[in-house]
Amino acid sequence: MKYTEYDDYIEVKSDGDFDVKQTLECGQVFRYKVRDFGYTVYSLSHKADIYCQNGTIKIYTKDKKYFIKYFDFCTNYVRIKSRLVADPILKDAVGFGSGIRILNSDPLEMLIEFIISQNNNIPRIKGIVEKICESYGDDMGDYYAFPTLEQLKKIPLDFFTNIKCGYRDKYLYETIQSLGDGEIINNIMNMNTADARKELCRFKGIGRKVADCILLFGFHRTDVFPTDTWVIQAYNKIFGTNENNATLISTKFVDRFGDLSGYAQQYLFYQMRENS
DNA sequence: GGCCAGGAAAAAG
DNA sequence: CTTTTTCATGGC
Repeated sequence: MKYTEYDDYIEVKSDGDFDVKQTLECGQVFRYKVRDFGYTVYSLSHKADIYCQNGTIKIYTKDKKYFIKYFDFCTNYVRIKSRLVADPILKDAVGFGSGIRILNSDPLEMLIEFIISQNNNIPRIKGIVEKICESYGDDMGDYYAFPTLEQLKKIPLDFFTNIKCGYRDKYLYETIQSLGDGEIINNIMNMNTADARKELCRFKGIGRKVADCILLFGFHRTDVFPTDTWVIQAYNKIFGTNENNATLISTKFVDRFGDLSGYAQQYLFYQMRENS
């Protein structure tokens, strides 16, 4: 794909390696809206309106640099896909989700949102995140930013209870209060993936699966394979097994795909979900 | 009414 | 150490 920066938008010509619907609706982001012209996506305090019409994509935003990084335009997905498509168990999935890109979302935002995601459904997750932004994020005019760490730390437990977070209310409150001044997240950036996962799992409400989602989507670690119910289904379908140990399945997939695990996971996950 | 939703914590075996 | 149960909430 190639992109050109204009005054107030970025024009993208995809080589089949950027599909906005696939990228936003494959479960890696919760703050976006479907529009008649395409999509609006929010990340931290930034916003982009994405116009999609027959192959050409225009991204209108005040933060072009931010979204060029956000949409991972500097990574060559044609090369990644050519390596993954050679694996017979991924051939169909790569073809099906060939326009998926893994976003560079903010680590703190992902940490909060994926705690909310556990045993929950996407419409509810989106609603809860929106309420948090409306009440504690900066007013950006026609939308609200995701709260900063300072703002998050001011949220009382009652708020999470009242917006119907369910039993996750305590996880959110306790984890936010234990985040310090952000030095923990900065330290995680410099750790190897195994240590980073251990550190994330020390927070209340973060287990292996949520940690791997945060690592992949927030820290862009592609040597993880988040394994949820959909991935378990995909695994058993591929190998004709009846395995239900998520950790075992995750480990096997990482052994198979190595540094491309995160990409492989997104292709498999998206295909499994869309075709069920 | 039971089941499920991108699971994790706590209890039990 | 491994397996099972519990945990809010809402949509179906």
